[in-house]
Amino acid sequence: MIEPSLSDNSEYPSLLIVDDDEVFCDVLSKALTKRGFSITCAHTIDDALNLAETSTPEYAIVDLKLSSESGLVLVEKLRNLDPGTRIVMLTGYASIATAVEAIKLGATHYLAKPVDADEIMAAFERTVGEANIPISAHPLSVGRLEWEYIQRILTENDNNISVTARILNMHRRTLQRKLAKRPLRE
Amino acid sequence: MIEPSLSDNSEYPSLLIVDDDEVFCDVLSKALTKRGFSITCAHTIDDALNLAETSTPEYAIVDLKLSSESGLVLVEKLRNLDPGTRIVMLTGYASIATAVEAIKLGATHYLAKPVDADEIMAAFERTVGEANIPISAHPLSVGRLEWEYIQRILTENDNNISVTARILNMHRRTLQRKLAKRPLRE
DNA sequence: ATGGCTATGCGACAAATTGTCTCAGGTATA
DNA sequence: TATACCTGAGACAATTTGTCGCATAGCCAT
Repeated sequence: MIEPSLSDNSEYPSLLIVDDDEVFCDVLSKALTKRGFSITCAHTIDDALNLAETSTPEYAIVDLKLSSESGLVLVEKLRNLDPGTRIVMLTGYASIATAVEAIKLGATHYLAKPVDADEIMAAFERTVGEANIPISAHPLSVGRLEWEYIQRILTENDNNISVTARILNMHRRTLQRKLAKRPLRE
Repeated sequence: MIEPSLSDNSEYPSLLIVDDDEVFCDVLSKALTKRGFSITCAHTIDDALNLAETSTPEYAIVDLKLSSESGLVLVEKLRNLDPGTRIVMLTGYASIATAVEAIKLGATHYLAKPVDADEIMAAFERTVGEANIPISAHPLSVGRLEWEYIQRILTENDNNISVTARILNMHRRTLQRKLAKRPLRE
């Protein structure tokens, strides 16, 4: 695909991804490059700020849980640098409390992982109110979402089924059965 | 911390409670009167708007699920009447999606029922930035994740249950039933 | 106003999925 | 070895879903 992006004067809108998970950054980076953004990645708040101070991005995707610090402070700072920056907060540890805070701090939207690139794109477009014109991509089915989520928590816990079941608040037997069944696609 | 009233000639700040549960209104009304507010109650959006147009309240507590309509539209309208109105959105069916929407529409805070009067008071006084939000240690349970996801797709589709069910590839009857249940607190 | 189309709430019953309990190993550690 | 985990799996009850059906309501074009 196209790969020009001379950082600054690129003809593509600049998008900063901030997440301490490098694999995640890479995957997302590729997906969004394909969609016409000029991507930069940062894995820490400090890096992100340095980058943003040099050239403020038009869009940003910020993970809530950046190692020890909270991505919330980054949202605030990015907004201070340029109130026009559109920021989507992303997190694997979603909660209403942090969602409220993120929006108050100026985030454009707040999404719980797992998400795909299309959902993030949609989030950037969203405005309040009617908001929902596009919705082109088909979101994951609930079954699929559950599968992805389970897989994530499972790997985060060394594939320990018992622990995962407890964390997910589901019966171990049920988790066993779910894992035994699908790799379903929809 | 509560500022003296400016609008009416009442010496107490005016607070409008909008909830279709009359018992809940009464209880809350008493509790807040005791704390120095001048309370008015409404059980429908129309009533609330009529009251608010006559004399805009300084504070408002709005339930998300008002019979058929969404309390979100009321938040927007109250804000249009007076951007200074401090509004707390309250709901027994809390979700990240509606929380995000509420805050974007100008709500001061968003709380899940059950709440007590003190929490509401605190919510009114809360400002951005401070509140030590714990960045929840645990991921959401699968059940909760599903609820959040459903709520998201639902709001993205204008609360159309049939459409959402189709998108999510689940039976409409099942979606109805899931929505009827309250989200689990986990 | 009448028909066509869609959304919605809800009852009923069968089909499928979960919750629970239970066993019988496996592995690591004090 | 005893203890404390993890795991897979059978059996059966308890719940949840899938399916139908039906009545009601709003919208729109004829």
